[in-house]
Amino acid sequence: MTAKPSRQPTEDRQAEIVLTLLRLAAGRSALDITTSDIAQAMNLSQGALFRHFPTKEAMRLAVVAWIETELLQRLDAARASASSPVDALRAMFLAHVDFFIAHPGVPRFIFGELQQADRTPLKERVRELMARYRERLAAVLDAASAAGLIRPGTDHAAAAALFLGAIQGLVIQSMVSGSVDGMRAQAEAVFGLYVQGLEAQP
Amino acid sequence: MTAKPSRQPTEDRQAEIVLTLLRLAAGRSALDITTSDIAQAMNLSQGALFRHFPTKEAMRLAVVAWIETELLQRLDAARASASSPVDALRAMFLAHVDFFIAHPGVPRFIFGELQQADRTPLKERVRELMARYRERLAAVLDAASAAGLIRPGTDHAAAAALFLGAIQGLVIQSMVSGSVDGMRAQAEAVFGLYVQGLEAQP
DNA sequence: CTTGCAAGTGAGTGATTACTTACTTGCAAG
DNA sequence: CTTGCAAGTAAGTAATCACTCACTTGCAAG
Repeated sequence: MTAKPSRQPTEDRQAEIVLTLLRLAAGRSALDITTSDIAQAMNLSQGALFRHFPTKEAMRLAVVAWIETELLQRLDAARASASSPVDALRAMFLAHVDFFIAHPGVPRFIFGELQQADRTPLKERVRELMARYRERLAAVLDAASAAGLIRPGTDHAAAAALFLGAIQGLVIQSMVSGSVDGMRAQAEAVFGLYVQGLEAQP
Repeated sequence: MTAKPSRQPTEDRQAEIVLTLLRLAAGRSALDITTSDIAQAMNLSQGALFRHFPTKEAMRLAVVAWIETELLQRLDAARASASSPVDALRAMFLAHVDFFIAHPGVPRFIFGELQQADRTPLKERVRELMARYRERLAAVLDAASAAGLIRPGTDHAAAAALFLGAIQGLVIQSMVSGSVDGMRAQAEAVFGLYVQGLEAQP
């Protein structure tokens, strides 16, 4: 299963470290993962990691960058493929859920960073990610409003908050139950309920 | 500000440790809080803590027990004071939000425990708490259904999930922004949107 | 008074962790 | 070939943490 050809360029090792960290984060809290854990999972000595990242924080920063790129790309693709703003909301919702079903370490990692107290650069980065997410939601909600698809007078900030909350609720539920079984089906039901409160009456 | 009369019975110290731990958890991740931090916040030597709890895990377990008692009590009081099932949902929602506005350490603490991987007794305890919460939600939703107040065919599991998600979304938003300002106002807006998707049409 | 014990102190202790360093090894260009 | 350097190793190191232990102190009952 193992038997990597050893000796690999820094660029490849950096990517490998990011994916390994994320994979391990699916199982336990990201902050509890030691550099020894990562090295062991890569069949590498612990010291070797520091040839590719100066500190452990730099590794976590690279993980956030990876998540940001991947998630926003999926959201944009989902929106682009939709035929109406309300359809775009559904596509983005399910794309997000599918993303963390495919990478269960992602939400655990993000939550771990958010719990950090201070203004660490890492938390700042997560804050940026969420801000961009909200921008995209606001754009779709505005478009839906303009098309008369959602009730007039709807509070867009509340609609965005409930959208994110619905996803976070599903994530937390999977963390409590320890499994993602049935998650996608429930995601569809929850989104249906969400959009019911949003849509204009026929 | 300090100057406690030293020498206090174990029972009082246990309660003090729980509240101190919770107070410190408002600022940083609960798992990062050391026994030295707690002792210092209590004007006590670190070793003294272990006269009152055998391990740090026992302290955290006591915190969960405190949260469970307080939260469920508030939920039950909120429900009892409401005049209809839908009103009960609103009262429970706002009671929960008010609870963590009053004790910002609570959600941080719970999230921290949930992130733990294994079947630790602590995580099991949190799971129980959430199960009891869901029981109460299910009871109110059933009552609302029986009274014809919510749309026929509504998925109760999804409704409960979205209810919890709405709250968790507000919590996470406050963790991102680092403040609870405007939280209650937004809680009312979010609940309004939630209940709009739920209520039967006139 | 005294005396017994719960409560507190402060100096350990071993385990763990991120990071360093002195040294080795493979590989590709000259 | 050789030679220079990026990539890897293994054994540190200082810091931190939960927990222990030998000892002290205040307090309340007899």
